[in-house]
Amino acid sequence: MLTAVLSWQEALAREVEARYGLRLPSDEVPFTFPPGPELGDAATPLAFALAKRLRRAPAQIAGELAGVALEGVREVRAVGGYLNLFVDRAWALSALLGGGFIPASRGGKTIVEHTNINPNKAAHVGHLRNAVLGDTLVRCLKHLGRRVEVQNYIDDTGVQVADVVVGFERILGLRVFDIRNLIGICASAPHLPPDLQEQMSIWQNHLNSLSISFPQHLADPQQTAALLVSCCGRFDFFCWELYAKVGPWYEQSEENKKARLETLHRMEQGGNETAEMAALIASEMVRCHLRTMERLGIRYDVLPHESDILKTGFWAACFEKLKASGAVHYVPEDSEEKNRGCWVMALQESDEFRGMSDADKVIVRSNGTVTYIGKDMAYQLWKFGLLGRDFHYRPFGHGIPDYPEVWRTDWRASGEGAPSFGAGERVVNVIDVRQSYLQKIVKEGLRQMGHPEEAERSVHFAYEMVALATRFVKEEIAKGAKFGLSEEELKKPFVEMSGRKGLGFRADALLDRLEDRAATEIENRAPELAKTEIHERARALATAALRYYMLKYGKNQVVAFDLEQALAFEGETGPYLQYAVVRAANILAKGRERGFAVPDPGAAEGLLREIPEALPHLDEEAWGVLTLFLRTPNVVHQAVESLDLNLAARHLYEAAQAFHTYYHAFPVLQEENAEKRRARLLTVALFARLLRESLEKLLGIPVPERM
RNA sequence: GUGCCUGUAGCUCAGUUGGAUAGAGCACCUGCCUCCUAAGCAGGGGGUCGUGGGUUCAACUCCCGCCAGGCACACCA
Repeated sequence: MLTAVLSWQEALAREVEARYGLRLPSDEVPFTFPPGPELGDAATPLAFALAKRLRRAPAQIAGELAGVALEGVREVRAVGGYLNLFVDRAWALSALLGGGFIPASRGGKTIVEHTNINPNKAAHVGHLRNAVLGDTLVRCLKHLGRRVEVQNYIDDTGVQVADVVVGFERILGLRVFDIRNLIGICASAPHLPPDLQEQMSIWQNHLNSLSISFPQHLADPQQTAALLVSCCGRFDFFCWELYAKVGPWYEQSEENKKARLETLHRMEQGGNETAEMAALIASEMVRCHLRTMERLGIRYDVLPHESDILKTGFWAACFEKLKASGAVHYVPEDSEEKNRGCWVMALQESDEFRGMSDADKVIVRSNGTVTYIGKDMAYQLWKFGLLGRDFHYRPFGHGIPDYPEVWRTDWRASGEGAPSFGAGERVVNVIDVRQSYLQKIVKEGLRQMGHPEEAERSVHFAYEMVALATRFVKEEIAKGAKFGLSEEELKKPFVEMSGRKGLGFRADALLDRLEDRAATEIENRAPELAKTEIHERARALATAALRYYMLKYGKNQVVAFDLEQALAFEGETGPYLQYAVVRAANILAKGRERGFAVPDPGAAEGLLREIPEALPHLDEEAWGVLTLFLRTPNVVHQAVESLDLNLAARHLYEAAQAFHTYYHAFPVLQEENAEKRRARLLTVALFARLLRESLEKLLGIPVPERM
């Protein structure tokens, strides 16, 4: 009722002015939704606000205002000072089905950046929260008619990639050729039997045929097979394990420590095997991440690569702007200041940074290299089309079946038919709250470079991190895992994840667990089902469980990841919402079997045609379910404005809950009165359509036919 | 030290322009599957909304103080 509420606010503001001579901005007419359907479909406590200014009782004012005529409202009732609005139901439903409550879109493109996983290890549950929040925001924005571009930033030049390169090159002694083989082996991973011994022998056979290419540590097929078994034959899992070994390896000697810098330098120089290896690892890792996110229905438009930001001259252009605007200044090498030899941004004059002990931020190091924050400013300028340059683009070449091509940036020349990206009107960066300080600096940079409007339209979508519930970590330790945690750390309620320590729950491992559990449940209910069908349904359940789990918490709440809670399918979970739709669909299917005239939830016209005849016979409780959907556009709008996406998730949960209750109290097919039955069938069909559509379009939760 | 965030039922959490009786899930107890799938429903126990002030017709919600916890404040990203 987004547009409807706007018109009601205006009408009420006019009414107040005409009746009392009070000028009231229409957006100050408060609107709420009543706790129960007997109190109407929408309500305003406007009379309370007027009571003081008019020096009269709210109930009296409400009684006078109740005579106002409002579009689509069949009755305005004054109750205890409130004005309760009862809508014309046919009008409301047809507006809802026809998208009539969504305001006309206003041009500009919103760029949403999310996921941004360092391409050196497998994605973990923390990355899932980021991606689910980002993707849900994208879906909600699109639902409201906004143009959206999804960017997934790839930092392919940083130390994190260098570390895993060190692992491959120095610890395992592999060359590019070997890594290509390893990737090949993983890609052609056989469908693994559950038995570990069998798995081992399969991997060993694989490796034997290739072992000549594994010169040192991996030459022992026994050891390598064991590692591959523990990694499920996944390249990103392999890197996860390897990355955790690099930290301790650096600690072993000064020489080892030097390997990191040497590797970084060789990567930056390019044109050598180390750089080639880094690029290979990064691109394969991105492929792994795309695959992981695809399991959840999360996709991207473009993958901007950090290496291209440098090679395309973005940074050089940004640096010029920074210098020209005076946003950065050089600290002479012979000065006494601590940042001597650096280009720094002064922040102490800005309100946002008041009270900081040292408000200067180094942008260019004394050795002439640019910091991450500098590159991020260049990237941000480009997103707003303020850099005067663009990337080139080519297909990423992910090779994932049934998945449209994703574009990646390039610094040389664009591929054929390459679209262009960037130049958005609004930018939302989905990054966890620990980066708030840096995001603030990026925003301040825009302002100081003379782009205050863009700075205002640059939004950091900050959310709290995902940590691991200590209870869960202790269980893992009991099973033999070693994370090097102190007693002190294990006394706290949660433990922060750390890729460096290998401490975290991998996204694909969680999805596997969810799918296994779902498959078991499905098989218990329908043992005759084909394996492929079971798998398909299990996948939908796993997606729902995970997406809802990541969405149900407020963004400022630390999610202490707990496997038991994440694996739940009962209560307030994704499958509960799916089940409501499946139930509704079942009633309709059974109804069709019994020869009743059943409206098709997929066909809006049919539903609309049914409305005038069936609506008068609707039970009030049925309307109580349907009226919740009238609020959806308002809830989504609010969720997007405040970036509290849990509002949307919980709203749909309430709708599902209302239907489950209705389902038990009102038999549909057993109802003997034909008119009532018809009205109930319509209720069920409308519900099935509205919840299915909302789950898929807003939350990215697919609904299986049966479960 | 400075800034941001959090504190609501045994546990995990909702409660959003201040408004109708402080809710949900889990756990626990009692019922409901010859009846449209029990991944469900109905009912029960369980609350000084961290704490002390203030503003207001009205405060979990806004303001100030205090207590407890988390995060951030690099020439790392």
